Amino acid sequence: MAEKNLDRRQRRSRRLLRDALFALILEKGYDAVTVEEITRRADLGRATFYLHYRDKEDLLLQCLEETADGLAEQIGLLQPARPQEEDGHLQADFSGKSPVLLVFQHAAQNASIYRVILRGEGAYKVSRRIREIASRYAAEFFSARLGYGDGEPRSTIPIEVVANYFAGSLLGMLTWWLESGMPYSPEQMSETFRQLLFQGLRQVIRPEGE
Amino acid sequence: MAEKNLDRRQRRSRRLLRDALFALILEKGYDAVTVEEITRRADLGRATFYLHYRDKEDLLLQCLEETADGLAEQIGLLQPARPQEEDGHLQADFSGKSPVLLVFQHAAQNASIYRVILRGEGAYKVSRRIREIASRYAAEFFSARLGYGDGEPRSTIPIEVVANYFAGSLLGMLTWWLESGMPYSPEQMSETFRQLLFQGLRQVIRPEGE
DNA sequence: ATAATAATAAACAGATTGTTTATTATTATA
DNA sequence: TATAATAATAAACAATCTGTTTATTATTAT
Repeated sequence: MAEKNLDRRQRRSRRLLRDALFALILEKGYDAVTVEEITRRADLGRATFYLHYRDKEDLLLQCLEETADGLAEQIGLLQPARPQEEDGHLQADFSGKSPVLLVFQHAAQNASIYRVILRGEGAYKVSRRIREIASRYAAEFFSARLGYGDGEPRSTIPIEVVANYFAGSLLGMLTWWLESGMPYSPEQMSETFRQLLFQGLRQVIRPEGE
Repeated sequence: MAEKNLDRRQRRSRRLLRDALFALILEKGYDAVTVEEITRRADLGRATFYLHYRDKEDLLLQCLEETADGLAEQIGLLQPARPQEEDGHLQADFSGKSPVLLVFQHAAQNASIYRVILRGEGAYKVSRRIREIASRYAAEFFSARLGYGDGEPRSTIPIEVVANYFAGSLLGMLTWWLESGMPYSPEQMSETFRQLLFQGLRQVIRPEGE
């Protein structure tokens, strides 16, 4: 947002800086990357960096926010393709795809930034922020769909707990998947995750037949 | 381990450095802490720090390893109180307590280091290491108890996926719990986590009666 | 008592940061 | 196309932090 109002030179500089940072983090790890290196790789003056970002962390955080917005848009939480709900609930447009599947697909499409962020190689503020984002979305989602919304709640488990359980398990599986070189398709990952989440370990591991 | 063989001066120095680091991280965040500050707070010469640790991260990583060993011992994975199994399985001694409960209790007892580590305020290597430790234990645990061990596996889901699902959700709930000021007892957290993990969201949120 | 060794202060070169200054190059727009 | 606005730039800077080394003092184990 407000990205388009920038001078062409500014857009160019930001893009170059972002690309340089990602490449360098994947090459040598977040901590080892210096501002000097970023600008050298981007072929920009070092002073230019400070015209746009406060520091390395600031740059990475802004990339994270953009990525999170992009994902939210995909899922339909921000700009639903169809007109909104009428029953007061947050009613996302899933176009037949499960939101979890969309997450894995988005991760596959943006694997490089997902790797950088989920690895935890970003600064600690980045890791913290991504957990915040994930559990906030989860809380919105569950509150609208799993009986937390209106009448008497159908569970005694606080929604925050459920949201953090969800966010942790999803991020855990995403991280493993990306670090292992994405050995399964997004569809497979999504289906497995949904089984574990909704049916629980007992049903999934030991089918009732046994 | 091998901690007792140290000169008394060395033990004292390490303890002071560790305490100073924790206090400073909780006060101003990992990144802002310098070696100079740590030694000033510990009332030691700066050179002494480098006699014991390579850098700030090294110190924190060693604390993490000690804490993880302590937890593993509690759970009985490392030094089971009772003689080992006879059926070939890794047979931990649970003394009637669920391992998950022991985790939450250990976290409550060592809240300060757990906060520092789980917050992700530690260096990225720390975050990564703790996920590795958690999923390795989970994999061992599940492989011995949930039908992954000997005969034909009872599930098509790879154990690595289950382990990372487990580690992510447990760390997610732990992190939230600590950051929220531990609003529930370890027993409550443990019970809730086990319900979500084994019975799944569907059973837990919508009891079959409805 | 004494030999071993841990802690120490001081000094060091090197890296990095974030800012400022004066100048050049590019852009948007009339 | 002319021009006013402004982005990019190189250079220099003080400040901070790092990791190492040196020679000396203090504490420990035995």
